[in-house]
Amino acid sequence: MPESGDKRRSGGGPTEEAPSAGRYPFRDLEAKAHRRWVEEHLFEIADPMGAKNPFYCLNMFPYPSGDLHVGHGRNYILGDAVARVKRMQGHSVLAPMGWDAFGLPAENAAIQNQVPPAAWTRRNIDRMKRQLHAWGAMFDWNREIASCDPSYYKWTQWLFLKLYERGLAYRAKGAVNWCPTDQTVLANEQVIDGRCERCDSVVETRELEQWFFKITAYAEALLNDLSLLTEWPEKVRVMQANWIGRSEGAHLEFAIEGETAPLEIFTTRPDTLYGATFMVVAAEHPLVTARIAAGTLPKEAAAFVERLKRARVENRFAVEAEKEGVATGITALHPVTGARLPVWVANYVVMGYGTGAIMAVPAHDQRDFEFATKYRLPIVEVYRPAEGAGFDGKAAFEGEGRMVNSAEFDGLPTPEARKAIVAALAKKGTGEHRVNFRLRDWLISRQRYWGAPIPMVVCPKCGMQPVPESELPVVLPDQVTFKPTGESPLLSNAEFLKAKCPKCHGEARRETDTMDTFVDSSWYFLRFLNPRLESKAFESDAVNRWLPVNQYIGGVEHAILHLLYSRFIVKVLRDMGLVQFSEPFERLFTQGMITKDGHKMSKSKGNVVPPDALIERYGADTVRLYTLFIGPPEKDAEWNDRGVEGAYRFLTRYWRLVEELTEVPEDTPRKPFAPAGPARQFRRRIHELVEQIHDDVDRFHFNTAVSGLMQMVNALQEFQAGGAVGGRAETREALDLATRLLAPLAPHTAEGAWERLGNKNSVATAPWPQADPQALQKDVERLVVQVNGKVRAQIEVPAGATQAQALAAAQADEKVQKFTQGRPPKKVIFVPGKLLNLVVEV
RNA sequence: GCCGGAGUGGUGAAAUUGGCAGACGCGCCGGACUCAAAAUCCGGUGGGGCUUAAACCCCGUGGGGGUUCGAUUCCCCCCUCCGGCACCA
Repeated sequence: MPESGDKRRSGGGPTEEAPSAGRYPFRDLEAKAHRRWVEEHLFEIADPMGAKNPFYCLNMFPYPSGDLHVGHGRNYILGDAVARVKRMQGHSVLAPMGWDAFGLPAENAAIQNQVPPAAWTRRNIDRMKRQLHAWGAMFDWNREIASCDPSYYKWTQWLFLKLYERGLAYRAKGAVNWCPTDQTVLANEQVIDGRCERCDSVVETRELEQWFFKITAYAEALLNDLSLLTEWPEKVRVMQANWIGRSEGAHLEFAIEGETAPLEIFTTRPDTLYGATFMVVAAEHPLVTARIAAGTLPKEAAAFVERLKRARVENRFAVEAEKEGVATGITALHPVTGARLPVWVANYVVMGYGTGAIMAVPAHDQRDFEFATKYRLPIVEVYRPAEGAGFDGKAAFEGEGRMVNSAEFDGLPTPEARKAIVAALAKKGTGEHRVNFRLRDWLISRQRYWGAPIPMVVCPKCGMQPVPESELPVVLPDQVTFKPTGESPLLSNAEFLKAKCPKCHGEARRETDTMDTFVDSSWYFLRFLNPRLESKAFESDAVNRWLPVNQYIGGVEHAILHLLYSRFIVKVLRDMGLVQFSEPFERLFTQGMITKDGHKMSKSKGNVVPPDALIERYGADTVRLYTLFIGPPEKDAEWNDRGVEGAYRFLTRYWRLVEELTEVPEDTPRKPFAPAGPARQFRRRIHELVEQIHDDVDRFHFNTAVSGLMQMVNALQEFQAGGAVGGRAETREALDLATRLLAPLAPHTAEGAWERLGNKNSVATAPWPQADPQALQKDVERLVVQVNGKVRAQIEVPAGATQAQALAAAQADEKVQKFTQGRPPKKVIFVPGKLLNLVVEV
């Protein structure tokens, strides 16, 4: 290639064949770097107990669905970058990877294509592993786990048994999502807007016997401990708090005429007790169910209940717009006044919250008010605000005030009335203070094949019996029929079904339900420390040394389910004395989604950006760098193929600078050194950028870290173009720093550059650079001068100038004089090193 | 309805503690190189005014108000979008 007018090349001397210009050999760099990383075991932790300065950096392990796209890549690139930074900062970093390998898609593939789920899953794992490697995302593959592996799910089953022993796993009737087309239950997350995610049918509700984990026993702890999670995104903590849904109120009992059992209700407003004029129960309430069974419910009420139930079975997600109800003919007695209150059944009270029954206070609850107005039920006002009208007959008044119409409680302010009334009822044994949670127990059984079998047997004599630990794992059989019948495919394998009762050793039948895959993922982070351990699920010593996970990275879609379940399981294990920490994840980062054409990438939308072709064309580091540069990692971002080219151009320019410096042997005499001024300025600029990138990386602002590196390269080019051709020492130093800062972000390129710069060790183990405080020192500083808050001039003053010096310099400035017009400053604001503001009379 | 988050050029965005708004990239415009194109390199690029030009001035971070010498940043009201929860008693 002939010498061009390009100034930056002018100092390069004679070049044979010009291997450099315009060429950036990313394929060679990638191959070489990968070889080195694997050969030198740079990303493995050999001995968890011996490793110094441990740091556990974990990406949420993926479901092996098949191909990864650039959106998935963001997650792993981020995690890999963090792990690499921590390593350079002197930590032993544990960055393992595994597979959340049980789940429906594998089973669906089996139904549709006759591929066994295990084979389908294995194939996907292999493909995804290759993709992760292509990105340069390095994990400790010696620790790889897959939740579908018997050596793993043996311990998922063990976990089940432990919960069962402690009364935290139980079987009960529960409402589940049912897809009428696929003839199967669906997990909540497989129901999108009330429809089956696969066939789009409207999901029904069915009552079935199911297994539950008693997560509600930990509701209070799960809520309270959110305050320990200071390094979690506020958003996730709020979502969990809302999901747990604690509310304080009272549990009250209303006697029912002709019944011995009272009607129990939960209310957050016990102070409004005297305003209760009727009661409302849900259609599924036992009181109603019993009366229908006995045939003692009025015909129209029974018909209404039937209609409501059917509507909810058909689509439990439909929200009835209009409040509707029917009187049941049942009468409740007011616990204080003894007033006879009619009991209604209505669509606006649901069985799933509180007790499924309420006392209706139409004057002070808008929903009750609407209902009372529609059905002409009595309304009684029981408190008034200090100012204003209070209840006006047009809408409920829900504020606070002083009690009226409430017998001896009249005149009390609302908060006091609340306490006083509960106390009075408590004395009579018909009420007590109570905390109610929205959180419900975790339904963990699935009538599905591809999951960990629940380790229980049903004995005709002894009933439900746990499989002894010594017999684990209960292995999932290969020979099953996948056709969807609404029952577990495991029922089709007679061999599997046959079991011995662990108690009486008689013939028994094996439980055929499998566990929700969220059980698998609720403890996997413990297994990585000793993934091949055969005697236990995990080694407490190692786990206590490395956990809580220092940095957990994944999508915000797991904000509630996975992250709540994992917290729950860890608390259970803590109470069992098996771990010494209360929370599994110290620091959580939830990265944003990458969209294309404004939408989430999906095969059905046809907007998936696969990484393979991009890596082939531009190299892995270009894709990594662009992914990090696209925007703040916690925010969603739109993928732009043109933007990828910007990252590529940057790496090409950086690589050329490295080549130009290293093409000529170190001892070859070159042009004289650059004059001291520009060289000093250049060094300051470089070290300022080192400092900035340092901070950016600490704060996960990888987008601005990349921008900082671009500025470094721009500064290098300007430095050389500006006639400072001989500034070889400065150039070398800058490239040394830039290469180390680039190493976590574009590791292959940095590895090659590091070697070219004459280093023996991998850049992955090089120390994370620090800015040189001396280089940062300035002899002059630039001050912005404002007059009345508007920027009017910039002046240069000696570094560390005092206010008086700065003021003198500013007042000597022509532009400042123009705007002050000789008037003396009324006030002077001086921010050293930054700004001087003169306030003058206008 | 409630709870979170966001709104900045043509565009992705930046501005760490209230201190030069738009860094860095993309795109676009102009130029160099080329027979030509691509690639690469150089310069310009928020809007408006004024000017031959430079200089200079005004406006500008969803809208309105406020605090302050100074507000993208803090406070109040409103609008829009995104996410979560939802007859939650």
